[in-house]
Amino acid sequence: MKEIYIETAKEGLQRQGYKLTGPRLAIIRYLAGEKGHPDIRQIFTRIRSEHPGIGIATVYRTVDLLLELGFLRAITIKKNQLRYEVNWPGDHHHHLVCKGCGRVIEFGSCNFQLISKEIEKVTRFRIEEHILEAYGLCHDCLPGKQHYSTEKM
Amino acid sequence: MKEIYIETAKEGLQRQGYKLTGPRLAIIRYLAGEKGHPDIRQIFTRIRSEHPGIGIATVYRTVDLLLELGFLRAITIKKNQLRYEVNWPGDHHHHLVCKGCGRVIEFGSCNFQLISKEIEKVTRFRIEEHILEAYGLCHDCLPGKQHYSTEKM
DNA sequence: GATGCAGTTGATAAAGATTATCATTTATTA
DNA sequence: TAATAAATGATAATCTTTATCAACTGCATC
Repeated sequence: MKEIYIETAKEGLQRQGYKLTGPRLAIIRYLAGEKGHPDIRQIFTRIRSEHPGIGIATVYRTVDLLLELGFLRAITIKKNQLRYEVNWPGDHHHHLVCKGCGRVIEFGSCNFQLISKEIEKVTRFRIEEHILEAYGLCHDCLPGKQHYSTEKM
Repeated sequence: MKEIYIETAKEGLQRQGYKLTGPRLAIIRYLAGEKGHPDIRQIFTRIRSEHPGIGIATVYRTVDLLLELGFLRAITIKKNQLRYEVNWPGDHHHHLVCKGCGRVIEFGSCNFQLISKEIEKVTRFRIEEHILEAYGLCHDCLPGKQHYSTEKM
């Protein structure tokens, strides 16, 4: 799975005329193995540990490129802080974000397609993708259990 | 409707021990009459035209406060740019964002409650709110009509 | 394998956005 | 009206993101 993603991304870049450079490959490989939802800074820090000398600007540029080509998805967990995740082919999921501890839980069920056709008809809009994020409290942070993290939403 | 919102927000602030200051009232009144989805800078500029001397820091502080008290909602239209809208009581809608011109269309239909109970049961998460945003092309920007705006997403 | 070139990179400056600080002002209560 | 804590505006400080540009590199061609 991970290897397929890496190969697909490499082919995608080349097919669109982008070069397969060291920094780009390092970023793709790192992301393919990342299960969480890192932000730019985390990506930068992790890459630099194995690829010293990489510049933050390159991380910004590459992430933007991967977003554009559809190999990454951006989600908003905390305000003013985008986080990224691999856009595995065929995968479709959304996020539960805990307001207490900041934990992110993925869930796959989504019934949006039941109404998207109707919305398209009424609004004459062509929907290409959607993002659904739910906010609340995870089991550990529900009242009664006082396990709130200090991380502020 | 607009007046009710203003009064409700005023009461809300006072009930929670916050003072009803000139800048706060000006921001609340402006937002109550705003139909779009302004960002911080737009709010600041508009307020300053009728309330010269207001500081940008106060706008940040007040918007954060109104968000916290539930009188505002934040949405992500362009990456790294939050926009705000009044959280009218009882209103529940989502957004279609056109990748061509940036236009935002609101739609009310949302069938998320059909599955949210199931998600809560499986994940033991208590869902308090959710955000759904769909991206695509509005009728004017569909291929064939070349009316793309220069504003980049 | 060497060469040429456009695309890419890293460093860093510049621009923008957000937050922190603090003296002054103001809403509210008594 | 006076006392008080909260709020404000100015601005410094901090972060984040983008722009610039000389140096470098992947890749196509020979």
